[in-house]
Amino acid sequence: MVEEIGGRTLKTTGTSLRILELILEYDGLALAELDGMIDGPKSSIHSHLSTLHRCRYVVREGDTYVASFRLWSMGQRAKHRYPVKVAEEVVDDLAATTGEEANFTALEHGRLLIVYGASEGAPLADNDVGVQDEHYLHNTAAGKAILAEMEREEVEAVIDRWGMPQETQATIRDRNQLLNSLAEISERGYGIVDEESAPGLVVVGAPVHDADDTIIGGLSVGGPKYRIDFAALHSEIADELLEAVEEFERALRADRS
Amino acid sequence: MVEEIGGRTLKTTGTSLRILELILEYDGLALAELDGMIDGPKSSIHSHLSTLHRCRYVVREGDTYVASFRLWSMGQRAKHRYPVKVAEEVVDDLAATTGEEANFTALEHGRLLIVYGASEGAPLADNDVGVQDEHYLHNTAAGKAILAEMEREEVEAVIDRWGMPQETQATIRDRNQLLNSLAEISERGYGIVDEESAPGLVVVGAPVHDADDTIIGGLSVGGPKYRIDFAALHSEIADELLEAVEEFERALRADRS
DNA sequence: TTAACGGTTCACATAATGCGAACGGTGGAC
DNA sequence: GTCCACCGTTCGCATTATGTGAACCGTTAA
Repeated sequence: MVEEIGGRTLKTTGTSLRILELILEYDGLALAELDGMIDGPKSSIHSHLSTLHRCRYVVREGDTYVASFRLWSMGQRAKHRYPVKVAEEVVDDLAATTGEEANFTALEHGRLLIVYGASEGAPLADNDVGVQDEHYLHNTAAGKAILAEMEREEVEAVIDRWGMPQETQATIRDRNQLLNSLAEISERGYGIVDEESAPGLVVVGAPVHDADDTIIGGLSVGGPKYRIDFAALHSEIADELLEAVEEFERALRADRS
Repeated sequence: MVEEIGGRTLKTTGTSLRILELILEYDGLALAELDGMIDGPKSSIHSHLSTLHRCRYVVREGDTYVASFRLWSMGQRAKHRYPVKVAEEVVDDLAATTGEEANFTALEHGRLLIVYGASEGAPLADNDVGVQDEHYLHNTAAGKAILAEMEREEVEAVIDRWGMPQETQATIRDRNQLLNSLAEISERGYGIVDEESAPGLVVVGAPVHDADDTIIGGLSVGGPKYRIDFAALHSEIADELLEAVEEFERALRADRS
């Protein structure tokens, strides 16, 4: 769901949160550094920082503001909404059987957030998971497969909101081209990217549904193009992916009961 | 550091964040439920919710707003400021050698946040870690030990900010009584609580310093009073605690080089 | 069919925020 | 040692963004 609708939006809260996100992204920022990233005079930014500090979302280290540990603590509470445990098992399995990197990503507000990733059985470092790892739908394998299952209207809403930034040379830039490709993807049940998200990377991905049959995210496997045979990508690897999705969804239905 | 100083504080951001925290605490809230928890008319709360939604801090499930998974993603980035890996090892060890529950908590804004806890070698469930698990300093073992190492002025600042809520019958309510007890704690290097935080629970705790010798949090071990011999608490268990702290700080110094 | 309930919208008054200039403290350059 | 540049902080004022409450809709239950 993109839920493009929404009543009045408070400017003050918006900029405060944007400042928090910048602090997170840069692993700490000083007032002078934020000046220029945020429009408005230093004094305004100062007020926002004071507020974030007083509400304990940031901590001061000298003159630089750093995200508080409390933020992690809060995040822990947000985590349980997704079946992280199940995701870990399924992803580990998928990475082991294919020998490539597997990921489960959560769908939220028309973006994909990495929940868990593993490469050849070993979990990816936490460094790889974070704010910057919000993927678009139009240039990811699972993303395209998700779009393919959405109503046309909703697809438009997602593209309207996020655009179609060109990450690599191969990224689809044309809206109609993307829309036209969705029918085929929908039919075969999985999407692929051929260097469309990162150079040299090919990936297969598919949507994951919860017990109520709503899409909760995407599962994907992929690796370097030189190593992966395109025929295999469309046959064995895609099969293993879809099997993993089946297993995932079976586990979700079991959890619910 | 409590850093009681702080310039102008923005009311709008403050209430937005407070709403977010309530949503987190209750695992999702509807507008009607928030009305009453937050003062102000529904329409104001609605604006805040719309803002949090647009900024992707919450997600809608029907009429209830739930914390977004993105919040977890953001939290991951805040985590690395603390030596979680080291903490896990040390806490696991301490729990194993003592046979009781051990915890490492992070000191921030005059409160202690659980970073990692283990009981008899097994990690505690994630459920036990969260917003509600922000401990006070005045009624926790590690907290009192931390206060004992602070300047008098800073201790006052902490108490001024957070007060001394009475969690159990045994909780110290008198400010002077607390202040007077700190000298003794400081001398022996560890603090204890005798049912002051939870009924039937006794705990020993001590501060943990980073390579720069500033307090980053507290380590503690404890368990049910009926099982723990008070003499042992002050001797063997305290010894093992302090040894664990040593190990912790040694690892931190090694990390820095 | 109606009433109750909850979310959403709107126009208005006001108070909270944005603003810019001035202040103060610190560190480096000359 | 002095001066300058830099950065965080403070303050008063103008204005605009927010708080407010009433009215509006859509849904559900009586």
